[in-house]
Parts: sequence; structure tokens; C-alpha cells
Amino acid sequence: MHAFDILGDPVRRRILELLATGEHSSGDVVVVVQREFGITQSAVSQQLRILRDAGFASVRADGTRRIYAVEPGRLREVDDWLDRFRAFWLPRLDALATEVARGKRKRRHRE
Amino acid sequence: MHAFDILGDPVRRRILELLATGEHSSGDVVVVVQREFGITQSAVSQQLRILRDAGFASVRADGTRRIYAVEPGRLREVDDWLDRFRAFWLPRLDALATEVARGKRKRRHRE
DNA sequence: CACTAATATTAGCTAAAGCTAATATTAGTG
DNA sequence: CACTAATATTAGCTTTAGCTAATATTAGTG
Repeated sequence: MHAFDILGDPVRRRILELLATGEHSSGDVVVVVQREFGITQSAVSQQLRILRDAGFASVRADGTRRIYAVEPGRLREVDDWLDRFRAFWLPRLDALATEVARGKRKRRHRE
Repeated sequence: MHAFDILGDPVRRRILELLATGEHSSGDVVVVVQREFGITQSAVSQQLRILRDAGFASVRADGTRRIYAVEPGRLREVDDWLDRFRAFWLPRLDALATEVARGKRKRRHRE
């Protein structure tokens, strides 16, 4: 499943934004999302599962709590996909920035 | 409508990939997408409209042809959204790269 | 102005995504 | 081991996105 298919949902995006600020328990996520979207715990849990299954998030148990964290790999895919458009807003990279960009791309293909 | 909602469709993504390589007529796009997805001209035209309406593409008439081009603004939104995750795969930017990144952000907020 | 080529639009169908309500699971606690 | 807290799962409903088929539009051409 393509990364963008997962990110095409506002609840999932919001969850990832939350996780971007650090790890959070399922309950924490539920509180925030519930307040902002007015959906049930069940719905949030289902979205967390989708994020897990798609490799956007990882879970770790802490007692009865589940602690979620961002798994950056799939988000880098998005970043990579954007490469083909960067020329539109970075018309002329200077030598240095080009070096940085090139280094980035190499790194990606290696791992 | 959020940029990701638009990008959450494989046909639309493919069209944008095509336009990333340069301008194309509606007919050109139809040929390629039809070959790869097996959908009708109508469906492709509908997706082109969605891309137009959402600001991802622009059109210009050339006789009876419509020439489509990428409109990068909305894609930059995606790039901006990713900023909050970049720390995950760029754990330590050196001073120079930081400069580049900072410059980029400033530019965005200005225009 | 009749005809064709290129593209867009509309109405209606269908599949699937995301939700709720109910229930199950899992781990801690007296 | 009964009970509670935290989270996950399942079945079933509803909405809507994206499709097809048919038709409309728009511009060039003899």
C-alpha cells in the first residue's frame, strides 16, 4: 500500500503529527483525537492499527498501556516521491545544497 | 481540501508524476493512464479536473487541446508538512545544511 | 456550416473506507 | 482470583470516491 493512501485520512495525519512530538500512549492519542474529531475510542484504535500495519508507527507495551512512536521509513518514501517536484520550487540549487541533496539520495538507496 | 486527500489516489499521483516531467496535453495523459490503469477517458478527465480545482495543476488551451502543467504550491504544502518528521532521518544537520533548511522555511512563509 | 477531433460534463452505480456499538483481550491490583 | 483499567477486535451500517456510459462543449477544417 502506497504511503499516500495512508496519509489521505485526516485522523491518521493528526495521529502522526502527535507522534512527531514524541511517544504517546494509545489513551493519549484517543483523548486528543476524540476532542478534535469527535470519534470513538474504537475508531482511534482502528486507525492506530492501520498506521502500525502500514509501518508508519510502532508499538511497545508498558503494562496495560501501548506506547506508540513514529516509524519514519514510510514518511521518507513521501519525501522521496517529492524529489521529482523539488525543481519547481528550488530552481537553482547552489553547489553546496546540491551536495547535501545528493548525499541524502545516496543514503536512502543504501539502506 | 488538504493536499494529502488529493494525493491519496494512485491515478492522480501518476498524472502528477507525468506532469513533473513537463507539460502534457489531456490526450497524452489519457493514453498513459489508460494503458496503466485501464480506465476511460472520462475518468481521467475527471481526475484532471480534481487536480485543477485543488490547485495541483493548471491548464492552458492550445487549439482544441488542453495543456496541463504542475502547479507546485500544493506540493510544497506536503513538503512543509514533512518538516516535523525530518528530524527522524536527519538526526544532526551540519551547520551548512541547517542554513539551507532555514532559508527554505523563510522563503515559504514570505510568499 | 457540416463534420471531426479533443476534451469536459453529468447521472447513476458500486465498492470500500471509516464509523459505531458491542465485546474481547490483556495486564495490573486488592 | 475477582475486578478494573487500557486497549483491541469484530460485525454491520452509511457515506462517498471513483468509475462507466452517455452526452455536451469547444475549436479547428473543408
